[in-house]
Amino acid sequence: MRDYSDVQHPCGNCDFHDQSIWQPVSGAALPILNRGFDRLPLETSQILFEQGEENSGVYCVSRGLIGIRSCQDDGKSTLLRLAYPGEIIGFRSFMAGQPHHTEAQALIPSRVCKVPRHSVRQILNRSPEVLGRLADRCIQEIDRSHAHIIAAATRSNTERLSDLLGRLLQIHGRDCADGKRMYLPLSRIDLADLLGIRPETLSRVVARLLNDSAYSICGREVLLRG
Amino acid sequence: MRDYSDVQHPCGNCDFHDQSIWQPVSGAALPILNRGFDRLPLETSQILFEQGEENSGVYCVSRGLIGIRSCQDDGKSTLLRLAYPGEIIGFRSFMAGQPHHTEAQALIPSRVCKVPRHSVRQILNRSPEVLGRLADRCIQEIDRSHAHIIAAATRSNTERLSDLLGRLLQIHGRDCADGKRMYLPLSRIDLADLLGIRPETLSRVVARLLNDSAYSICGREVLLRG
DNA sequence: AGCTGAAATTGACGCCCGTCAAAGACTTCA
DNA sequence: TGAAGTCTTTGACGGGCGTCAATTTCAGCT
Repeated sequence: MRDYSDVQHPCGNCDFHDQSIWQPVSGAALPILNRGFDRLPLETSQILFEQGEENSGVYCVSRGLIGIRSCQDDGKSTLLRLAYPGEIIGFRSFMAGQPHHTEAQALIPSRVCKVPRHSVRQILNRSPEVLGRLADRCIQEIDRSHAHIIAAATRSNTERLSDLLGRLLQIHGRDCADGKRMYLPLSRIDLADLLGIRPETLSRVVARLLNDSAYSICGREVLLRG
Repeated sequence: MRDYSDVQHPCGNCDFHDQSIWQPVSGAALPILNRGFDRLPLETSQILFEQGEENSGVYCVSRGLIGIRSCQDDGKSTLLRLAYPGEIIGFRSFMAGQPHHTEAQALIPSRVCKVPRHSVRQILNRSPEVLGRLADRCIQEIDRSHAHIIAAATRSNTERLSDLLGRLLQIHGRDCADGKRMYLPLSRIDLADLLGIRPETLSRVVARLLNDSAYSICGREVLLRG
């Protein structure tokens, strides 16, 4: 399998330095969160934290792609969202003071920076305004979930797949002769899971994409024509 | 149309006094939010605030049922969630310092308590811990959205309608000889909107409900058998 | 290379949903 | 009471999705 761990956030070698995420407030305080803390390498499918597990801190995605998944009692699981490089995960559980309601899994070889719970507390005590920024993350999560619900109710599967590919290409698509090219960082199963459909149906949606859209997918290669 | 404005939160005549919502922290500070402020009566279909409108405060639902709706450019609208008596709305926009991303509309005759923006600020200055409780509301909103996404992906329309009826009956269903009875506080169009399906399809789902579930709907009357 | 198991595709089939259209029920107002 | 308009239901139809099953492709390992 092609190594995908070199795919990074556009800001370069940064970990946790993406200022745009913290735009509502000046961006000086949060990067200190990850300074000097462990940077865990994660293999594909490796679990970062499990559902029901006690919260032990927050994580910043440095490289790769993390899937946030919800597992139900009946064994069904749903991929709720993707966490791209530069994003923080685990803050919902941290802020609520509750065990994780979701599971975090590396979808490709990834790297995350772990900030232990007590360290986050220390930083919050020294810099109370950081709490407001974590709240901003919660708001962003609400908006994203709402967008997901709206898309599921009003857009076709082909449109939603196109939207997702567009977002992925925007983050780490590379220009090439034919347009924009990218290694697809999700398996068909994960992709179907994220769209809320079965893998067999996704297969047919992908096939239809060749006719209905500017995107084409062959295996793990995605191409935006034009 | 039958008057539904007498349907209240189980806690009685309270406005904004539902302690369970603020459980993570001791429940002394937030009820002061609504003390002495306007209590607006709302007719069915009346808009509380519109999408894109500047945030002018937060609202506490005292009676009735408020629908949180997202309107798209193409004219389509989606009912994202319901706000029951005892709940706060408008806090996402307040905390983000942004215009409202959604629209709030009374689905039945309702009553809300409006707390102006500057008053909320004053209260937050006097009682900084209230900010944490608003953050708890954000977290609850995330969890609810996630539950919505999971249900849409894994449960049938019949099941999701049953779930919704169960929740509504739990809040203001009245015991009767046959089981539990309730006036349905949503039109078929709103109900379909909330489930993400067309009204015609909902009509058939309702008809199927008689066979597949313990619920029966006739017009606006809901009955849980047993 | 060859084996093995998982992932991905393809086919067949039935059911459910979206769409368009029409009829029926209900509310509001005169 | 009657009329107008909206809400709701029902029907017909085509397409999309889920399910089951079989096949093919692919990645990892010896």
